[in-house]
Amino acid sequence: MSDTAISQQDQVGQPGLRERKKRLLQEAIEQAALKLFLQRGYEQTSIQDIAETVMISPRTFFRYFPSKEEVLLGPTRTVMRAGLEHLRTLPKAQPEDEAARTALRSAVLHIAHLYQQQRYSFLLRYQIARQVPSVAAFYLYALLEAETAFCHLLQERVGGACEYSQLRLLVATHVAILRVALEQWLDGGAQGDLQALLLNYLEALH
Amino acid sequence: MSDTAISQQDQVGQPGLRERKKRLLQEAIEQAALKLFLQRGYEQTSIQDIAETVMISPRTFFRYFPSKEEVLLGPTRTVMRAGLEHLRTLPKAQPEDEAARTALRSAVLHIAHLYQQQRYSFLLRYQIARQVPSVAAFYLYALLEAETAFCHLLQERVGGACEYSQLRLLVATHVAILRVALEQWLDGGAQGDLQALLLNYLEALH
DNA sequence: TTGACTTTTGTCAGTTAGTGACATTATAAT
DNA sequence: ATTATAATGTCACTAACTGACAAAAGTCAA
Repeated sequence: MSDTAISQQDQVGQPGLRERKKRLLQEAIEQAALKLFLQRGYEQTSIQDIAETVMISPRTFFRYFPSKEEVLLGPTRTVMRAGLEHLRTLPKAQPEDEAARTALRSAVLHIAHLYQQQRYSFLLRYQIARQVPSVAAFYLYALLEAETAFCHLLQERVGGACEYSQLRLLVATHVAILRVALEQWLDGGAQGDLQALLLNYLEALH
Repeated sequence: MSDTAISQQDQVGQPGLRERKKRLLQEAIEQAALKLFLQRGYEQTSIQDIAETVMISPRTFFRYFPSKEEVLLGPTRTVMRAGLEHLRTLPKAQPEDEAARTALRSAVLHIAHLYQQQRYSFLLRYQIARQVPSVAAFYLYALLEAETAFCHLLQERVGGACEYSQLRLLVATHVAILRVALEQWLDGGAQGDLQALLLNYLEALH
């Protein structure tokens, strides 16, 4: 029962064996998958292959990841969600007019920052995923979801001060710029300063 | 043999029975699919359902359409290719600096024009496809392919006068704006003037 | 530690998209 | 009519998922 008393593990802050094993298995699945993707290629690796490597049933794989794409792009979605959260917890003390633009800029820069923090993970995933249509499509859809969420959030933020279509336009271009910056950065081996690159691109738009 | 002599049908300009039947069947498959999609929803309609309606084997369906998504989004891809072709056959008499921007603007406006010409077809497809993740992802991937093709084409066009990254940025933002304009237009029932809307959005970018 | 409770897992059966191979049928050309 | 060519159906197969249910493992209180 979770509503009668707090369990021992929760009191001490330890996650308990069950939780620990779950995290461990998730990690193991992800690592095994990435390894196989690198070795044989993404499309040449089946869920079956991954499951056998980690010695679980294919059914269990799907209890940890809703799809094969999610193994590769989970972190990307996480970073996008973090960008949204960053926007949500941003103080709204800006001048009316530029409020949305400034907030958006801050959010995409934060996303860039998170990418840089995990540059090797993202570089690896990018190198596996590039040229795989289903993964690219999944990725773009994740960006679209983020775009929509950004719009809704900003709309609450600025109230009715801005039309939705104008907001959407602003968000879409920002996400497009973020995507291009990411692409260039990753194509260059994730070596340079992504935030600087992104800022440069944002400026080029005026 | 196609290299010995031109066939009778080709001489007269008539496509021949085989070609006519093929076009007819493709049309029939597409119409049946759209009808079923509307009735039961996209995801509730299987290839099997479509095939039975047109009285063909599921295998034959795949000889006409490479995927279920393609039935819905084939026209979209066609329009994108037409936009590319428009760009390819555009006179390159513009001033160096603004050449790429002007050409791109012309291309996306041409795409908008084609959308308007088939507004009911696209509206129907949009209403079926909206909220279906796999279709949305497929659509975004088609836009990405177009984006890449635009970049390569423009790069040839302007020579080395522009860095690829700057070109990509330009194209990506234009495609994003086109996408938003399309979305707004379709959400409004494809009633207004898409080209005017798109021009307005392009101006808003400066 | 036992015993009840909950979560995780494997197994099984099923659906659906998509593909290759090959024989059969329909169209085309001579 | 005959031969070449292209379209179709059938069959067999892979691979990504999903629901249902029973077995196994983890949790917690007595």
